[in-house]
Amino acid sequence: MSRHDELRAIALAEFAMAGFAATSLQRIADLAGMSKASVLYHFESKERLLAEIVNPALDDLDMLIVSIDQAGALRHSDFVERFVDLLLTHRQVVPLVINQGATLDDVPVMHRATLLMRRISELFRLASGSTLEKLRFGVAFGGVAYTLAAAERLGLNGEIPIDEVRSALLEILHDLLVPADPRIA
Amino acid sequence: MSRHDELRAIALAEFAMAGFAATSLQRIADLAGMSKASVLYHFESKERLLAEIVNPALDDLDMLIVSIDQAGALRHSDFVERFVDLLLTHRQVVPLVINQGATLDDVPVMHRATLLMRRISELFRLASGSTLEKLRFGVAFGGVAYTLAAAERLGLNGEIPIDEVRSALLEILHDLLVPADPRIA
DNA sequence: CAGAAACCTGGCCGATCGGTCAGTACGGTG
DNA sequence: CACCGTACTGACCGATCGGCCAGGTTTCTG
Repeated sequence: MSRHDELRAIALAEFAMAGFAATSLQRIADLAGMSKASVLYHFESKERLLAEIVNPALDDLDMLIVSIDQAGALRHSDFVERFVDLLLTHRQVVPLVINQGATLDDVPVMHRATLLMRRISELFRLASGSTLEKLRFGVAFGGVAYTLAAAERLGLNGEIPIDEVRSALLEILHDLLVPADPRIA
Repeated sequence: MSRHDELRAIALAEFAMAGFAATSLQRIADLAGMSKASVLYHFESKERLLAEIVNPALDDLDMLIVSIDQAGALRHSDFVERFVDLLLTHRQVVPLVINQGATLDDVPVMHRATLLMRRISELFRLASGSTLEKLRFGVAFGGVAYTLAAAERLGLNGEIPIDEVRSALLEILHDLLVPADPRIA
């Protein structure tokens, strides 16, 4: 792994655990065994470092949204499955966006995250459904994302195999979303 | 409303929206139309200000847990109803704890929040249930809490009457938790 | 009225933040 | 050899942070 990637991995772990604002470049440098100036040599700014960490996950989310738009309609289970896989793939980035997206919305890359999440909600026409439907989707996707984010903090899983988590999440989402918008069959 | 309470309300709104670390005492002072030194006259420190904001909600949560412990067992719907009411009552505090609890766990009042959340999860024996059960509870409670926290940010509700939100959340939680631990009937 | 108590302020402190810059070490490459 | 791009560093910068303090003002109270 290149020094560049190593720094990114260290920063991701720290950002996810302690938060972006609370993680100083000095701390990242210490963990990597180099000087703060060296970190800023690899990444021109702290925001840029955050962007390089978060953007790959957002790119995948963007692709998922685009593919749904192009299809016009999508089978419900297909979307749920792909969404869960996306969350699991970018497991470490999820807490970052979930827990600190609101706080860091003035940072471009986090604003992008907010916009993408809004598009996800619009995709399901949350704005036009009944209150019950809106909240059903909110609880479902928010709950899955937040559970992944808070998992190790509350000791909810940790040692559970990914496959098991995946199938359980799929079942839960299926239960929650079955009586949903019929446009997405 | 006393000047003291006014400051608390201003700080709560800012902490919830922008985050604790990102909200400076200077900004709170500006919004209240006074000097930073005056804010520190009313609250001896920034952490103390946070504690006075969060503790009332944690006190209520503590009381809920104690009453369940004393009862030995609790009807499922009773707990769910009381929990939802608690979240709705302290609606503004929820995003603070949810989004920034992990980041600020070294702050005593936030650590208290973490411990209480852990006790909630233990109450439902999340550690001994199946993976599916664990995640079901995680998604349910995390989802409800997070949905309230993210509500206005993503424009999911905002103008929906509280009563409607309340009944919808109760229905969703009921659906999710019905096939749950039989010890809490 | 006098004095205590509550309230508020500007100025200052040390610490830390993200970021800049000149300069050093070094492995290729002609 | 000279030259160059990459990697890295210590010293420094301005800004901002939470917090402290001496002292001024306002308000309550005997």
